[in-house]
Amino acid sequence: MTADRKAGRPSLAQVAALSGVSVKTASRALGGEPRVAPETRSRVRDAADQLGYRLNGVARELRRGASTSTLVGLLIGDLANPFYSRLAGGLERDLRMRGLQLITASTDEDPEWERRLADALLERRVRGLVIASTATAHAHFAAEHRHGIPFVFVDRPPVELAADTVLLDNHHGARQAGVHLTAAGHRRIGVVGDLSRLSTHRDRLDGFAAAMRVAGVANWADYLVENAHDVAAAEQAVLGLLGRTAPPTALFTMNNRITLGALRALRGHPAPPALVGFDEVDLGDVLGVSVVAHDPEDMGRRAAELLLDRIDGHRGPARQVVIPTRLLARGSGERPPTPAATAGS
Amino acid sequence: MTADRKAGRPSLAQVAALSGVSVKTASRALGGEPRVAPETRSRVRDAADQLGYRLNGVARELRRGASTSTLVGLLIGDLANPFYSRLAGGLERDLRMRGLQLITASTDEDPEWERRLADALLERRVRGLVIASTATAHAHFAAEHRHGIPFVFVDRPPVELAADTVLLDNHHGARQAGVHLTAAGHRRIGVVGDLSRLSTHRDRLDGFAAAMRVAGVANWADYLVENAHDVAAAEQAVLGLLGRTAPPTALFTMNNRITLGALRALRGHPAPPALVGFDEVDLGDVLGVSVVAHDPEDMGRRAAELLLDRIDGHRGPARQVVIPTRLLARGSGERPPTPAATAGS
DNA sequence: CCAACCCATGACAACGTTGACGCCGCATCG
DNA sequence: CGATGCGGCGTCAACGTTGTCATGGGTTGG
Repeated sequence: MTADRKAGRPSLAQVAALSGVSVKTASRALGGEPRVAPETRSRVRDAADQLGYRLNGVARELRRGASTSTLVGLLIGDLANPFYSRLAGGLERDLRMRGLQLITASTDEDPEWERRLADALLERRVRGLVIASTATAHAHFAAEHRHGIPFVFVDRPPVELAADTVLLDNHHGARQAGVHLTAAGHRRIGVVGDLSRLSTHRDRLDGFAAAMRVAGVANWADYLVENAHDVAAAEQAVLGLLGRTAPPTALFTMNNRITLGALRALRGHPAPPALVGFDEVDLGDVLGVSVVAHDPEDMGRRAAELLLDRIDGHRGPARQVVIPTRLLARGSGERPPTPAATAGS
Repeated sequence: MTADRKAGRPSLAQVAALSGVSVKTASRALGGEPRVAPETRSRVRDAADQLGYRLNGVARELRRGASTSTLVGLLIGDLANPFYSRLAGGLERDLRMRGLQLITASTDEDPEWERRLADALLERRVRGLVIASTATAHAHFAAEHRHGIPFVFVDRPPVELAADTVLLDNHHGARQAGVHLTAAGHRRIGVVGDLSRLSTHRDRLDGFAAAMRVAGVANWADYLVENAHDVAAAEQAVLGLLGRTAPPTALFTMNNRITLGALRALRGHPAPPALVGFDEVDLGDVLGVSVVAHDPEDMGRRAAELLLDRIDGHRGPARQVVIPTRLLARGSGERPPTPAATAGS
């Protein structure tokens, strides 16, 4: 009966026509502006309801200029990684208090897709962008950044761009892990890491290397496996290490997914090696997994702080926030070297 | 030196002026249209680079009409819940293959915030919307839906709206859990559930009740605790159940967060009750946790399928897909009732 | 040598909204 | 009683882009 099917979404002009007022009055009535007669306002509202009208935010945004957007973008490697989702949670809560809405997109650690996502969000004129970037250069964002769009880099620093940044203390955390294990007497420590191109990986490796240097463990890199990007790869890597003639007496798993893979590999092992992981893992306390912990929510909150500050007009130079780490000894990291460890399998 | 600071983002007109061509030619050159002299094209490109120009997607979208958007929205309760993030992962992969970009926002199970997020995305004219809705009515979306915007409801069905839906087989899964536990001899089963208003909760409860009816367990609801929405609340709920004079000999934890809370509560327990959880949990296999499992990624893929079909112009009536569940017996669910269970604490 | 054609480019309008401004009529005030 | 004010409403232009149509110069072919 109603002829509104298929006609596309109705415009303000149609609402105005139906309610017998000018387009501008309809805009005023629906926009909550003051100078409208109550009777007119309700007539316009009725017409809008009848047509199923919804404001065209695209047109509004164009007319008003970019500063009215309430959307903030977050680009991360993987939604399903609890580190990122907790970071997103902390960020979101603080943005919401300011009426800003967080939209998150996953790059799958693909630099090209990351660029396309960033483009899509920037073209849509988001109010700001928070990125855990997988790319190796960010000059691409220089123009936007100069034009005043707030950028905050989290977890991984920008390259060739001076922008606000929130990082973990990767070096220190990994050094703690190394010190902890060598102090317990371990000399053969299996180290399993993520994609070698990631700055977090390199920083953690540096920190661990520093601990090895201090402890006088020269050949530690013999037990290093890199590019274990998912749980299954990590499990295989650990199984490989354990199968060696002189297997490691301890493991340092350099992120949460790798720790999960290691725990899977160690299942039912009669004399499991000691284990320290970077990042918290679910049920880590229940399972007694020693980890280098930190606070992803706080990272999100600090990122929100930097971003909101820029949105409020702060113009100073790029700032950098470092989130501390602390080692939680829960049992797995305190196991001594197995006596028979020198024997091959 | 360059006077481009603070001037806002440059427009096509400025690029055109700098390169000495008309706005339309600049548009053609940057848009990759064919009829442009190579030399002109590179001149325009240089000017764009120099100014740090980026296409204004808002204006383009307005000019071209909504059908060009490549953004699909996903609204979920909580980013940090692995069920949702895996669903998002499955959805995203299939959308990406079609060049569509998924943006995810978290409603925090707040119906009002959900509405505002949906409004923001719909006003921005996303190409489609996938919702795990926490609201109790969706007539609000009726107009958009009639105007052809594709909606897919996941995990929870729409109310007062006929739209495509992907659901879990909650009833069957919960019934399986109940049958499994009663078959092992349990008669006092602690049941811990999420917010009682959620349809998933009600469906699971119905399924469990059906199993109890068949097994002849009349007073099962005496051991029911609802509205345990986070891990801490679930832990408390389980501790409360265990502290009763006649504690349950088994637990049915109705979602993944609740299962985590229960595992925490059961830590170090000398004779833990049997446990079956709904949803998979990380390390569930390592820990030997019996669960009613399903495939969240598949849920995402099916949602993508329905959505893409609509985007491709399918106009049929609303469809409903049900994702099966299966019980994974890993140990925790097969523990028999503890003999001394009738004794109080 | 002129017609027919194509290529590169430009002028113009339109997408849907809102800010700036103007106009009319009625109430208020000196 | 005329000036002033203001409430209610309309007209117009502009945001930045792209589709349509037009134009001028060069090439091709009969």
